[in-house]
Amino acid sequence: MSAPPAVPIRHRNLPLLLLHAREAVLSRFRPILNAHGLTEQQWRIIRALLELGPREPRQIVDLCGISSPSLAGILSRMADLGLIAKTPVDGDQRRVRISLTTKSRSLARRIAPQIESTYADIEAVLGREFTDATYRALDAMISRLGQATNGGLAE
Amino acid sequence: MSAPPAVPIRHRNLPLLLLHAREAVLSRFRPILNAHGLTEQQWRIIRALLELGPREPRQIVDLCGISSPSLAGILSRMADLGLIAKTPVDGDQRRVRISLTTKSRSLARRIAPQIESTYADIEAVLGREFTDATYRALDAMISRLGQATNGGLAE
DNA sequence: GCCTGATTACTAATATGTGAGTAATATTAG
DNA sequence: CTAATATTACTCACATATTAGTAATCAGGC
Repeated sequence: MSAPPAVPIRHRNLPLLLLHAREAVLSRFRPILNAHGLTEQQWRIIRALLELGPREPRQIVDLCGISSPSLAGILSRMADLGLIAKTPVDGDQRRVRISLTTKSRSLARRIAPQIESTYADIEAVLGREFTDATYRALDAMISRLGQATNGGLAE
Repeated sequence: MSAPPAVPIRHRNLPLLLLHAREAVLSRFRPILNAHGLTEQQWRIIRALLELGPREPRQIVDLCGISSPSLAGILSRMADLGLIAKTPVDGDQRRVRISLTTKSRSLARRIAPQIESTYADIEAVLGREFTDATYRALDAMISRLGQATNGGLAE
């Protein structure tokens, strides 16, 4: 009677690989954000609103990959810090519009150059072609895989 | 006097792209783990110990991309659930060895086929070549970027 | 207008992430 | 051998993630 069979898993751990890759990138940005007192999530939201203008929470959820329950707390803290403003949407009392403030815009003006400079560093290390190819590969991966929210069952 | 200048950030948000890609993949595995009562992190640890055998916490930190403070709680809960065992390392009273239990091994035997099957689905959607190329690109990214733990300053 | 179902943002409970710091032990310089 | 330093796992405080569930509002059929 030998020991019970091992449990071989042939495929490498893809989510873990993506986690490590993300951490390798983020470790270069984190010091910048910390120096300005922002969390990753706060900066993600500020960046999205900078690029796209005011948005509603459910849109920020999709844009920034933050779940609705997390977002509630994050937006609440950002409002306390004066980083965002909440405006009711007229015609629908459930909805809220989130917009940047003078404070967060001027903060972003100070941070942006350092972010850009870090992207330049990353491109220098990885090479322009590799970087572009990686963006394309990730885009393709996201669009082809979609979100299997319920294991493929119809609702 | 026009409005203050916008804050353009030329580069796309790479950490966000990696987050979305990871979520696209994980959304296919999450239902499996949930059905067996495991969290992502618990499964990451079980997988690592399955492949590599018993390891010490600081090694698990590196292998699984889990911070030391998080790992303390995760291992504590896994021990309560009977998923791992902690053994003192003789010769060094600070260190501990983490190993799988009969329970976690048999759990893994039931989960592994579903994980493998999901990887097959993913490869079917993305194509084998694309999948392999993506693994290579992520590996290259991780090794070339390294971990910029302190912004490049010497210690 | 009223009822039903969908939508939106939210709360609660628990697990994990992040940054700072610590006690115990081990290692090394002198 | 001793003092300074390094290492290891850990704790604490707080922010965020995950899952489930909810109150308020809105849209449509009747």
